[in-house]
Amino acid sequence: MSQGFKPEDMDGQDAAEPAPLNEAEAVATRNLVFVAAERLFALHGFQGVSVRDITAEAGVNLASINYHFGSKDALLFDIFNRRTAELNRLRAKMLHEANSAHAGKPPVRAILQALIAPPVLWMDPKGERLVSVQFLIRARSEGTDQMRDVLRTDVSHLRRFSDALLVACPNLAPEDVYWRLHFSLALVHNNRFAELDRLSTLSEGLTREYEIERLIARMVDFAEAGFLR
Amino acid sequence: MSQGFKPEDMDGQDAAEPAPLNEAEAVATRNLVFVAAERLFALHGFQGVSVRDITAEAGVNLASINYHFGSKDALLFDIFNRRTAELNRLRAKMLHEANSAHAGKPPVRAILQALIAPPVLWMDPKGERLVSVQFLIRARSEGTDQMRDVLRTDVSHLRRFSDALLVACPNLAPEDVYWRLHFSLALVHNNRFAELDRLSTLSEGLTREYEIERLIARMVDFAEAGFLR
DNA sequence: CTGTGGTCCAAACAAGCGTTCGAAACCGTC
DNA sequence: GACGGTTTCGAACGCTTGTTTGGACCACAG
Repeated sequence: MSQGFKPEDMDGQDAAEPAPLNEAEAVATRNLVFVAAERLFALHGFQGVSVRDITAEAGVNLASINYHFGSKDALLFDIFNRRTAELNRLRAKMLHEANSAHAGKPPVRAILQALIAPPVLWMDPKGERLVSVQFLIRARSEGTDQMRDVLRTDVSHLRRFSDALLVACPNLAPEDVYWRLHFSLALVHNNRFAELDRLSTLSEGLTREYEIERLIARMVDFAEAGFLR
Repeated sequence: MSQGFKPEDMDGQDAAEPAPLNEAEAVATRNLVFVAAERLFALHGFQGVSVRDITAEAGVNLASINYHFGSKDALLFDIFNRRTAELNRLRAKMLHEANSAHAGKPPVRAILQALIAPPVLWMDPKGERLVSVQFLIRARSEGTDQMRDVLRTDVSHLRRFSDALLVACPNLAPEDVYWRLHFSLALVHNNRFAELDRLSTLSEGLTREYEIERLIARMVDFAEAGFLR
């Protein structure tokens, strides 16, 4: 339960936290565990990483996970919730801005941009958020029952997007809109390391180095075309 | 748990083998294990299913997996290889037919049809191949290192499709073609149970009952639009 | 009948897992 | 300097995992 943090010690040299959590919490054990767990899970999958792997990577005692988070599942659910909330916040913000810019009736492209850009912006190979998006993608298929229940039943954040799309496509049957939204989300969820590797192999390196903004544009182009056809 | 196995007893009514393997092998233990493993893995994921779960479901002895397949990993790799080969064969056949029908230069739509139709045809909720496609989708993210190595490095079957698409889209930059092929494959790979459930929740049941041919048409429409835009 | 090769089975094995525990170490405060 | 609450630590617990073992069983050939 109780969470310890010592705001004073920052160690100076070590840049430390790749993942911004709560600025009140410094390099406490809790954060070391959080970051290490997110990274390892993103790389090797949920079931493929043990609490011993995590605590070893974090350089803390084996019992730390249970002390600070209660259990391994609770730790990963915590990571999942924070990252999901972050992502939903970014998406909601972009959708809100699109609404403002287009008098409450944004075009399909602006809606898709708000849906796609936030997670793909995290995919910058040099950025420290890459592990977060890979974590979330993995959680989608390998997560705990708890995670998958949330993913399956909590669609409130998506509803804003489907509602906006229904308005933007008045001549489309609602089920067409839903299916195409499903297809658009697929573009994002398919960007695992392995899939990008495969694409790189297939294209003989042509797609290896991508610029994030360009990639987002590609995806939005593709999805938009599917909606407007 | 022990169960009498008598090769002659077929019980008449029960159609028995949902997955065609090798006709020389009847309802041997090996096949019971194969079918049970594929089903359980498709439902609960690779790491979420133990050899005890599989043998219990198959009604055979615990040691059967190691006796007939060598190891749990080898069993699942065997399933993976058979299903992958099956799928690639179907896709290659459809692509070949498209080639014949269009004098060696099939249009984008025919190529995408050959890519998308085979796995989605398996997705018939009433068909017995549903577990096969769900198995393969899961293998893509949760599979063993062996499976993922194959997926990442063996792109020979995909190359036929990328080559055909490069010919069909002479005015597109090759990297555009590769990215859009990647996006098109995403549509297929995203059809996990959980994702379809989520879509169904979001659309309030509007997408729950889908007709396979209609779904394939939707996906091909979407992907084709992304290519031709 | 005796032997042989393939299959099945109950039982056990070692290793790894998540978790728990009591004591040690640390902290600011008295 | 001793105290009380918090955190860390090494060690152990109980359980599940994949795999192995040695013998029982069965069909068939000599």
